[in-house]
Amino acid sequence: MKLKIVNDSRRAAYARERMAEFAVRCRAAGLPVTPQRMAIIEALLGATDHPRAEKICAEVRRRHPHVSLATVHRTLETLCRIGEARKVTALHDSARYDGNLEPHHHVVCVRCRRIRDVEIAGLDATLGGAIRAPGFKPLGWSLEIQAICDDCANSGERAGRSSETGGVGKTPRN
Amino acid sequence: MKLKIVNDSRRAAYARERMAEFAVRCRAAGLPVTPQRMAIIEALLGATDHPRAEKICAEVRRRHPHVSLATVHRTLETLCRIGEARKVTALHDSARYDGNLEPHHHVVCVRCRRIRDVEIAGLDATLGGAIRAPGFKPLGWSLEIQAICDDCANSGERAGRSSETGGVGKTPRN
DNA sequence: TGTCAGATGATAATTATTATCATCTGACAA
DNA sequence: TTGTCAGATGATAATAATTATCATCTGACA
Repeated sequence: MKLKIVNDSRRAAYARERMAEFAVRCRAAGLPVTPQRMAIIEALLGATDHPRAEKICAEVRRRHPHVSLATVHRTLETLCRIGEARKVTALHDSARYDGNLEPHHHVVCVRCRRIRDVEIAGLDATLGGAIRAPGFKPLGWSLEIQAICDDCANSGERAGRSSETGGVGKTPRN
Repeated sequence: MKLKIVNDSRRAAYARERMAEFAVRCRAAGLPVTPQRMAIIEALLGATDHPRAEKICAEVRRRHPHVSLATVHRTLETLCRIGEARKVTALHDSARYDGNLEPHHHVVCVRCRRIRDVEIAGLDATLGGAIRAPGFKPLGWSLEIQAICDDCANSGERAGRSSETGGVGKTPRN
């Protein structure tokens, strides 16, 4: 198992390719193609630093000074919903704490946001031997498995959203 | 590689064991042992659902109705700092977006919170074959590698905190 | 060109978390 | 047991990120 930092030049080609057909995919998803939307996806694809909404908004405003931060938030969530972007951060919008200090990982239900501990025998040993990230000194790692729990699979009749792993939607307050 | 949901009865024994020496470890870390602190760690160890501060506060208030939510927030962060708890959620307190839809994972610097994409050849194939989580239908997974980047390792002279992987501290606004 | 679902901008509201500050209390020494 | 004090606590204000509201605007398609 070999670890490799994704390089920037390949990323630029990828961004160009994604932009080329973006408008088509928007219309296919039933979404109007607006200048704001184009500017936001362009800013996102042009960044390799996993920016937050405010950063993207600042970038977009260099050409479209009138764009609202609320629009950027809404549009980024929309992009996640149609599978044109991903949220790097977790499925929860408030901090969750764990008293279990033994090595373990997490399964998260993308619908009810429930979290369960899991152990994956062999994984930590495998990763421990494999992770050599140039430019970084690794300290640890954590694996999050996105899933649908049985309760939600059974009770959840409401039509599944196109990209539930995108991390769209609010955390239930439990 | 075998995946196993961590079961609750073993967890109860683990909690008892952790409670037994908690006060001693607090004093060893130079922290006074207060009833609030005891109640908060007890509530955390008694929960298997990775609760957020408000949930723990509600639990604690059943016995100590006067406890402030601010204290719970502060204490949970303290527990992470001395290595008695972990934050399940990511190192960032605002949503980060990624335009890269190709399968990849992330290295995060625990000091400057920079995120880089990494590819780990073989990992996804390995996991894809291994993940069978009873009670869940897996949809995907993501690996976050906590690390220190070279920039921070060199420039960062300030004494390292005892548990930097605990996710304590604020996200720089960049 | 007209229609309209959906998008946008401005702004208020909400939510989680942290800061402030006066007061209190474990821990330790006398 | 008591005195001292660093650090903890509770109450509350402040901050920050995100979402809701709503009047207006505009792509898309007929």
